[in-house]
Amino acid sequence: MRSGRSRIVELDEGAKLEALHKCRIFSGLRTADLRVMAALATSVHYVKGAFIFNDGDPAEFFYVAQQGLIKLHKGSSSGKNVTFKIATLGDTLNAAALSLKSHFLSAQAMTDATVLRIPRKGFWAFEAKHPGIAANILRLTAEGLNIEYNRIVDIIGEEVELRVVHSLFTLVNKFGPNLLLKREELANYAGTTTETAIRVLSKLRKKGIVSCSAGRGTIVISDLSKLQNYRS
Amino acid sequence: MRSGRSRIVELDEGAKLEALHKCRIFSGLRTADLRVMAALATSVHYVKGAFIFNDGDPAEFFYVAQQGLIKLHKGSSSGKNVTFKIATLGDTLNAAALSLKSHFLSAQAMTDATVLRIPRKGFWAFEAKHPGIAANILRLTAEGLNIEYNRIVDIIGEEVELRVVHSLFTLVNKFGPNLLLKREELANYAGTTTETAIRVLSKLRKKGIVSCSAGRGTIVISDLSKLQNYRS
DNA sequence: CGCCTGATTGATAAGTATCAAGGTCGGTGG
DNA sequence: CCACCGACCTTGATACTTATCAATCAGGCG
Repeated sequence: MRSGRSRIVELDEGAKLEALHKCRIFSGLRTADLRVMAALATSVHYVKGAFIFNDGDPAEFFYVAQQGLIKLHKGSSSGKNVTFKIATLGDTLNAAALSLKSHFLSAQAMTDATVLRIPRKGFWAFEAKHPGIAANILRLTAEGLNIEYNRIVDIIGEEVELRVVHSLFTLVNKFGPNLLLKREELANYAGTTTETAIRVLSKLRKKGIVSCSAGRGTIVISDLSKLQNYRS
Repeated sequence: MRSGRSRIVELDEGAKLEALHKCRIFSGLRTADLRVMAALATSVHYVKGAFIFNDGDPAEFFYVAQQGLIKLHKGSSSGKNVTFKIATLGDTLNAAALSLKSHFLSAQAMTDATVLRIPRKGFWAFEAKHPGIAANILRLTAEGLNIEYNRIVDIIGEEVELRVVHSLFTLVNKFGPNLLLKREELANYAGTTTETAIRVLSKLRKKGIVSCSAGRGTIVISDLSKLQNYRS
């Protein structure tokens, strides 16, 4: 929230188009259409740790991640923080919030990051000309809802160890076996504490499922199938 | 899942229209349009305890609750069961799942209940003629997503006692101060055990927030403002 | 070299689930 | 009408999971 942590940058159209092309909301659109959207988009760079928007802010823009890692999270009144999604190239930060008035999560750059920012009105005007977009947003939002139902069942029904394993599995499927995450970030993603996450990782290391060779701020999965079939 | 637990019934058009009229997905439509939808809808009656659909089933129909209470829930592999929503007159059972292939929750009649059932294809054909519906579904789904994010933050960040209180508050806002819920049902809704839910209720009774005068299978909230401002 | 951040491990305590044992209500059948 | 039965509610004792607190260690950077 300190100032001077974001700045508008000029991206060439190719880079913008790549991000839009990878964005599932626009799947089915032709490049000619995406160029129109690219013309509406401003690219903005954020330094590591900067907030792109905050939970509760009015949703003025539609955002697509272009470069870097962006954490979508929310804090509780008791001070705990839950990470719901880690966005990368082509992921939307707030597709669902656009239908409501305000953001309901905060978006924070985990690394230096660049996003495309499209004004709300321009986005909806574009959407009105391309009806498939609404269906795509709806499908993605429904998928998101399903993911969160499953997460809740997991949190309530399974023990922490399994939850951490599930979190790792989800992350590996998206990012590959070399995760650029601190222990604390994994813990927030799994909904537990740093120490507990570490204890689980230690156990997994002893079983040969993860290795910590790569040093601080990283987690390396060395045996994906064992991870997938994990039983405590 | 036993047979003979549901049967098609004839509802007069007025009853169908009432349910559709109260359904937020159709807000903005004129009665003349709703008649078209009513003509597509079959009313089906389910006895208490019967399943209307199961988690994982293909989503062939769109459902709107017409009468009775219907629980939308999901079980974990460890046998726990989480209730996500309790639907009544005008609530949709599966608006989000219609965008995907399968149901991701189970729907079960908590009381004898009647639903309107509209074939998937007919629903989408109707939707195509009334673009506002897509926006309504999207808004409702986005709201649902927000609710679940908040629930997760609650589960991870707050202690059970507060969670039960929040659950009661949500339920009271929908159903009024006389809740027709068994202790076990409240527990499933709050994501805890029956015994823990009972202990919290006992505490609330001592504080004069709930009274148990109405007997079994009911919870009566006697002081809503104390409930709202509850601190453990 | 010393500092700061992150990782790790151990000890302890708190919160909840689990297990166990009645208790109460309402309905049913004799 | 009464007794019984089953479903639900309630409370207590205990165990287990996980958070919390505390101490130490390891590596990168100024």
